[in-house]
Amino acid sequence: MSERITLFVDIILPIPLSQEFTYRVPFEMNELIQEYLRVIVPFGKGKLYTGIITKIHQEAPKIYQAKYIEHILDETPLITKKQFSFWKWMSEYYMAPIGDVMNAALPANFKLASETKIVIHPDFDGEKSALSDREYLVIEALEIKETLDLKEISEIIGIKTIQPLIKALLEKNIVLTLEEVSNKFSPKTGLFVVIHEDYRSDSILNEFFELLSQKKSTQKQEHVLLKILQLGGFHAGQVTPILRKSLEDQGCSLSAMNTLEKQGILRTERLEISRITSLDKSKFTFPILSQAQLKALTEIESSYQEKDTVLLQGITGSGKTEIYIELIRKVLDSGKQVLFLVPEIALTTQLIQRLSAYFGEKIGVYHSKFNSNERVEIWNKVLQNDPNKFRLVVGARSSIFLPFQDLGLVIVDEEHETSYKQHDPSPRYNARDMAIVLAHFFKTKTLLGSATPAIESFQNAREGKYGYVLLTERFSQVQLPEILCADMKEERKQKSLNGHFSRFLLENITEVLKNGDQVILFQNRRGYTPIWTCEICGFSPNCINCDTTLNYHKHSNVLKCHHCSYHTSPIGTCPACGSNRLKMLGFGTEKVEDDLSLILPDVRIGRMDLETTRNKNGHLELIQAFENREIDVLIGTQMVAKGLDFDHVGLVGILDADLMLNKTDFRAFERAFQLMTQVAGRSGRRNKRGKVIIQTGNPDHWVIQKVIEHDYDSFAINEIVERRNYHYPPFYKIIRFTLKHRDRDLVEAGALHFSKLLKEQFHERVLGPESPVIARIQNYYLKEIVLKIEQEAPQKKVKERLHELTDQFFSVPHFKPIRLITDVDPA
DNA sequence: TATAAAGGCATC
DNA sequence: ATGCCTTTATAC
Ligand SMILES: [Zn+2]
Ligand SMILES: [Zn+2]
Repeated sequence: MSERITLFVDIILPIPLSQEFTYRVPFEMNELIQEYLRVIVPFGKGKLYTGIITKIHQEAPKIYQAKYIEHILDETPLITKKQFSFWKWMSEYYMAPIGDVMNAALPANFKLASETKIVIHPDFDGEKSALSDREYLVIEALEIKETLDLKEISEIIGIKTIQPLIKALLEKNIVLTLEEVSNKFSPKTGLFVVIHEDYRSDSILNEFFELLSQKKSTQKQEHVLLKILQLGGFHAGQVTPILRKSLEDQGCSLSAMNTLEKQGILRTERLEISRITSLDKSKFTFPILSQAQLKALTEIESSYQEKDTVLLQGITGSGKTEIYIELIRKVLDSGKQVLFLVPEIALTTQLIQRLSAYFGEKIGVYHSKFNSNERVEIWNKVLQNDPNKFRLVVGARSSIFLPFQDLGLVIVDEEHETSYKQHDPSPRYNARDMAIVLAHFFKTKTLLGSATPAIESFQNAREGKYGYVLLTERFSQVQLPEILCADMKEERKQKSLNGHFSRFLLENITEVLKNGDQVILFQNRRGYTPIWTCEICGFSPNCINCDTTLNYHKHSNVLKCHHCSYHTSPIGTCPACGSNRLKMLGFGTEKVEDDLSLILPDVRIGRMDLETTRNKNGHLELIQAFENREIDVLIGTQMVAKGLDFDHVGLVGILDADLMLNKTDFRAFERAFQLMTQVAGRSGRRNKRGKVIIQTGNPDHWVIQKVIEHDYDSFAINEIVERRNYHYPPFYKIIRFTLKHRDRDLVEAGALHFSKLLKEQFHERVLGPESPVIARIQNYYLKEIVLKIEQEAPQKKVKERLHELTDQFFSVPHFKPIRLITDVDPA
């Protein structure tokens, strides 16, 4: 044993604090301690947290006494050094506490602690007579609920400091912390069938097949063996176990399998099922690239000689995916890992199925909605750099946090999607931008793909910061759709409107349906949620906690606020004018569905929006019903535009383009162009040109014209000029501060003072303070201040200065209770 | 005067 | 974040 050194560790905790905390290492842990291990530490009064060790040293803190580490959770580091540097980079860039980054990065299962779960020890004999009253209560409760966290236990027992009590139970081996159990999480297992070792040679198998084919009664057994060989392959004595269930699904009889096992030809064993079901390996052949795709691929690869990031622009159906697949294949072959970022919504679509057909076991899907065990499984496999599994991770935003060891390529599909930006909890990061940063950490390349690139990316490409590759031809020879406008102003004059439908659109719907094709109708969600309103005076009830109008939910017949939990039943009498004539007003997807079913009663209508896709399979079921042509008209929100490819859509209708063209913020036109183009792209089939009808009161609007002309470039260049003139991204970086407090006057005063401080430093780059569109949410008043910084300004210095200024601001005692939310590169 | 809600503060 | 201790509001 070496001499007794006293070690200390610096630890980050998953709480919104930017500092690290120093703990003392008990001597017996000296040998086990390592950087980037997880530990359980006491924090505050009687709380336990999971932290991550970032530094081991021997400097005892001078001004306080360090507490001891309670427990070490890992034997090997849970995150990599690179990952930690990435976290720190991100924390600085987005001005978010490192604890917030840790929180966003780790799957929930990795940070159980304060809410440490307790279970009854499997070896407990059930003898309760020796227990104290309190201990007895804990065990009783655990027998009912199986797992309880410390907080729940404290509520049940009715005392706050339950630490000693739990400790005693732990020492007596009566209970167990769930970490100890769940850390060795149990993967799903299943019965697998495999050819017995003795029969794994061509000659023996052939002999046996001959034997089987001689008798009719053994036909089923022959079928089983053939299926096993077909599904599992048979190369040089190597066999793959096949899930018995899937054999049964494929028509293999259980009794035949049992007979074969009795004869010693097969063996059944329980193995771990990878949660990512790999598909049919029959589609093993990789796609053959078209001339245009090959050219694009070559261009991408040669761009990578000089540039780290390449923007691949290709319209819907131009076959970007095949190019991705080819690039992925090459990188996987070289033994490196690949990260493929897709917008959240695309994860439920055909894309995943296609990719799994090519990459089978090597693909892992990472998604914040997966259960924590599955995420933990992928995390571990990626961390171990397992040569066979999860070499390619397809994931939403949060997959940038995986512990890659040897990343060889990052692809960001639909890079313009605003859902890459995380708004709500800090860190407010943009996964597309962070993907590029991550690639830099690995000195590797990023590919951004889009039909309608973000203006920022396009400009970066124009300036030569990114490589640029354009894929023009439509892969499947499908023509671009014909886009027409329904002039709503004109039709209103002509009195030919039927509710929100123009005659032009209705006529076209009828015609398309008559030809046996399908229709998609798109309605923007924002601004179209129904409200409850008085017909006489226009009054509609507001939320008591927020400056918003309540939304009417027809299904449940309640008025709900979208910003808090407030809800009431619809009132019958108008409090403003006393009339009883209150009704629903709005033209959300639900109303569109109702109205259309009245106009076209024989048409089968489906609706795809948040409500109808809330349950797990709603989304998929709708997609399938539409694919199987059980639905003629699909009405939907943004969802119908993203990542779906349908084969029989003859017409797409955009019900209200004008709402999108309200210039509420500097990105409004960009979003409108992207959305309209994307929706339009759903129209068209293999052999026939699709049609798109945009309902608008302003058919001459330049953005609509660019959509009609399919002219992204000219749209983008127009927009870029605007951005330059008005100091917006990509020429200026935006940092938005939101001040928040219950006291309206205090926020006002605070915002004024903070903006004054900012202006002393940044002068005319500071805008505001202004009230946001919704000035009060959940009884908190809001004020916004916007800072526009030249792109080429030293980011780090700016952030440092901002930290100084916020410190200065909060040094005014009066302003201390104000919440300050900092959003770097807001969407 | 008792009790509850709200604000302030440190956490290693 | 979150518990704790203080101040402050408010019910009795
Ligand atoms: Zn509200
Ligand atoms: Zn009224």
